[in-house]
Amino acid sequence: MDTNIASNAAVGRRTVLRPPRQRFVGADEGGANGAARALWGSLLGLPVPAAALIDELQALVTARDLPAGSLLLSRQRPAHELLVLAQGDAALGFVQEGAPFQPERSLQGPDWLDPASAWLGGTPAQDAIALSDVRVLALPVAEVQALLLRRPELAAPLLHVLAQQVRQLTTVAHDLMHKDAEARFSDWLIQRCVAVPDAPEQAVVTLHERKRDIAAQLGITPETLSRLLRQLSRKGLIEVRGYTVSVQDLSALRAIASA
Amino acid sequence: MDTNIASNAAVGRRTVLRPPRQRFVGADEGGANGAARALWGSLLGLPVPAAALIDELQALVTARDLPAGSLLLSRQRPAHELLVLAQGDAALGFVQEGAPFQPERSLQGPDWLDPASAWLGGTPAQDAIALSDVRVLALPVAEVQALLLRRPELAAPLLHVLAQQVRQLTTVAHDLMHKDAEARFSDWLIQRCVAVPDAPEQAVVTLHERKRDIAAQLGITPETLSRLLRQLSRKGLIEVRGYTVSVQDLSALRAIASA
DNA sequence: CGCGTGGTTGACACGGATCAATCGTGGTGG
DNA sequence: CCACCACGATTGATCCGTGTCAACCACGCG
Repeated sequence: MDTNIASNAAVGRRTVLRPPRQRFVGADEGGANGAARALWGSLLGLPVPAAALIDELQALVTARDLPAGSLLLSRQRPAHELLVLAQGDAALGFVQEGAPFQPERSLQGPDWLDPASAWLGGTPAQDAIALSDVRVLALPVAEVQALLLRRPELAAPLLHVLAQQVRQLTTVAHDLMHKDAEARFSDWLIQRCVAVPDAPEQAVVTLHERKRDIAAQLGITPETLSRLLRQLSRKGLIEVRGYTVSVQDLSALRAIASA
Repeated sequence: MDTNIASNAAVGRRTVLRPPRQRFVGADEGGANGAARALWGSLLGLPVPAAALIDELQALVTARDLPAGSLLLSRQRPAHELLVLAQGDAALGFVQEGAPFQPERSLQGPDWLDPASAWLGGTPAQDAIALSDVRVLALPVAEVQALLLRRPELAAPLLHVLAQQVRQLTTVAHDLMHKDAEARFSDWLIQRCVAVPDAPEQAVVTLHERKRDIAAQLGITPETLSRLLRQLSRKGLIEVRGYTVSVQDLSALRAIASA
């Protein structure tokens, strides 16, 4: 075989690879309230809410630390609370009888975990499981609604969060209808590019998840993803070394993505 | 040829067909305030808002009557207002240079027209055109936000509307990834079934749009839709007469839809 | 050392897209 | 009133992108 894409093989000894398995979560909350403020700032977006408001939100929060693999959200169980993924990685998808777990979208770091379902009163449309050890914050909807009456300035950021979701899902649906797998994957790569200094056409992407989970997000099979990786690297657009993809020709990638 | 699916042919004389072209909008607003109340009730969902609140909303509204074909929403133009489609049909999609218009989702009757974009401050992610003559209500976001501060009880229904959008788009994306065209179309049919009295397994669906627009919503080509129609009617699940589809075996259709 | 897991590769099948031809309808102008 | 034309729908032939199935490799763990 020649230059094998298979990360595993290519690197040979001393694997520098990101392991496909769960990472560990270290404790870092010394108790700083500044951390909480930063968290909510990033969750609620632009109009950084007033400190007092954040404190009121914090008062409603129940924090839970859960091990990797935990079921965070279930279609069986009504969603009485807004959930925030404070730390760690999680995936939205479906747990089924026979199959292992069918991921459909994955989340990392501080982000909302299904900010929509709770407002609808019923059960969530998807299940969610923790990919790593996670810290989850729960806000009872009823209490948030009460808070909303006292602090109407909370409404705008919440609406903003949902609007972003809508926007995101709209483009996901659009792409699924009109773009082929290569274009969707190129798009996906571009989204998580980290720029390389002094090389505008290059960038690096580190895959944080198993490739099969990435494939699931893109709506393709792991086999197809593997072929895409090989295909793009044959064209010289990327170089693959295990769980690290270095983009060589960003603008060509962009051209494919918008095809 | 035998029993031709082609509505056009099948009916022969005296076409009872729904024309694929635009309908007309009759004036019916005598000025009754009850109408406005009903409109907002259906737009804002369950927690029927207080009358006073509706009046305040109404005060912000600018109503516009526009002819079929109007561009209601453009990616070029920033969304400063929340738009409501009070009457008529419209489609969300994309206007492009060469192509005519690429519909992606269609709306009827009283419904929100892109309730998300306005909250994001930028430009909408899609264009929208009027399929029939329409009446559009515009609410300046800035003013709604101000109203939101005075009347915090408005927040819950607005959040509810967006959450529903999220829910809907989530299942659209899911279906595009995991269901084939036949299942998606069966699903679509079931969604708009009108029950037939004394026949639990039957129902009627009237197509209000051109078949090619239905195909676009489903993410398939008109050719494929045509084949699906024929295919399902050969199986005896439906009967097609022009723009009227009568469902013969609802539960079988459901089985296909959830495949 | 053997086994389980995740990834890669090849052969093959199939669902839909694409291309092209035909038909029915409704509108238009002579 | 009829010939003509544009448009939408339908149908058939063919092509291409992906899924499926199966074999194999590489690594990590007990």
